[in-house]
Amino acid sequence: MSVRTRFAPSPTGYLHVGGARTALFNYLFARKHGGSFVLRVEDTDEARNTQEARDAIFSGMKWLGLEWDEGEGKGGDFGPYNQSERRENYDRWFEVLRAKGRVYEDEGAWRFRFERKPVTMQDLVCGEVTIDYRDESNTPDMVIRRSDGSYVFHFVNVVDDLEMQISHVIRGEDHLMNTPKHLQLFEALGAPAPHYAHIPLILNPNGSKMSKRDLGAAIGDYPKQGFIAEAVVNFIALLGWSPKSEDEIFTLEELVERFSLEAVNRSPARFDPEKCAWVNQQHLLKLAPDAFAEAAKPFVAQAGLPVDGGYPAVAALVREKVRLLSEVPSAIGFLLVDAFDFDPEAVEKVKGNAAAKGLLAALADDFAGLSEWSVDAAKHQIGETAKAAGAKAGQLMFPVRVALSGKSGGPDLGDILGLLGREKCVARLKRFLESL
RNA sequence: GACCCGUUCGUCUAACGGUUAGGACUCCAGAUUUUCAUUCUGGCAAUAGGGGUUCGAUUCCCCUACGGGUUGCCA
Repeated sequence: MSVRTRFAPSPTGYLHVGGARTALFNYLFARKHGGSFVLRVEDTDEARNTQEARDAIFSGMKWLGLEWDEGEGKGGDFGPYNQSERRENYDRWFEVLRAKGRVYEDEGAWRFRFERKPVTMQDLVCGEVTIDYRDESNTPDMVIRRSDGSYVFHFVNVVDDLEMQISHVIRGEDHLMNTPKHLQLFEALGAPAPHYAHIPLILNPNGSKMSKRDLGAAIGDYPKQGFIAEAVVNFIALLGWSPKSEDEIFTLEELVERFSLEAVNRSPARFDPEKCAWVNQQHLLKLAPDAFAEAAKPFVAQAGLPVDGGYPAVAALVREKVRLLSEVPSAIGFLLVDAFDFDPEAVEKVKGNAAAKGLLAALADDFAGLSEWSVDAAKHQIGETAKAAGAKAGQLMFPVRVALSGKSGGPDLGDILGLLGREKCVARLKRFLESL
């Protein structure tokens, strides 16, 4: 029996980080075992479905690189892949239940009659779990067909998993208590049930349930915030799953190779934006300079900075210095245009150095008087100017950095001197001195 | 309330029943970088509490506490 997994979101909101991780684990498991990954849209709640939400799901999954084998835009032998188009399947299986006497009408709706017995499931993550259906107050017969003739989630979900020959259902732990219901349905339908694996939920940093509006909740926000897809995939994989080694940075392919349901945790994990940013930095470090410049381009352009000509080389200077692509514009803006802001904190640090002003003034003159301008000559001059005043080069380098860039961090000072050239360096040193 | 799942540094996590309880993020301190970042070294920091079982429990069992989930003609 071949492995077939599915991600079955309902298009009623944005693609959520929890949903993305569910999709990821289904994807990893299918790829790992050479199986198929199905994308099925559970759009049975007409009142809440939106096209916008459908698009967010598709674009979010594509951005993450979670390519599906069957479903929207791919076709497949088990379609249609929208539940709204599968009505006849549900009617047909509903008749099976009716013929078996397993449903009864209740105020126009139809309820499924549970067998009153303990139901045990073998969950691939949670282990053996038993729910006692002899306790009717806790497990009332469930409505599977509404009075308006439409079918509810439990029923359509089971019918589709059955018809689509899904072998493994990997879903959030919020579905754990639903599983015995689904098991009963499979049994009544006379079909074998798939294997189930319930993965722990993702919580906010403070431990509360992560919902739509929370920080980091919507996958669509990640690219805007400067994250790259491989980093997000890497980070959410680490939430509730362990590679069982001390490695942490993985590509999607490496995750496929290493993934196993046995290594999935049972306890919920909190989302840590700090570590997510660090993982992003690690993936940024793996990018080639040109690829990094290209990835950061939209952010730089959006900041109103020129991205033609020398931009790629300038961007590459800060590849090792940012955690998020969104930090690039402020890191290199001073190299692309002459107008830039000064970081008050950095300026204060310079002001706190009593000797800085005199050193900078001397350096401006010495730069201007240099017979020949080059990066090496300029760097050498910084040392000479400092030495002449009885200071170390290090004491002067920070003030120079602030004078030229407006802040304490950024590209290598030598790179800055070279790119700016003598004229701009002198002008900026003087302008900075006047502002002190 | 009832039912179900869970509980190792602040966070993510590792540890055939035998480890000085390991790693990572954050933070702090050093080294390297004549600057910034990277990198490296070191430091702070955990088995929720109580009972068992065992020669020995983070690990197995029970109770309590706490957290989460479910309890819909939502999915």
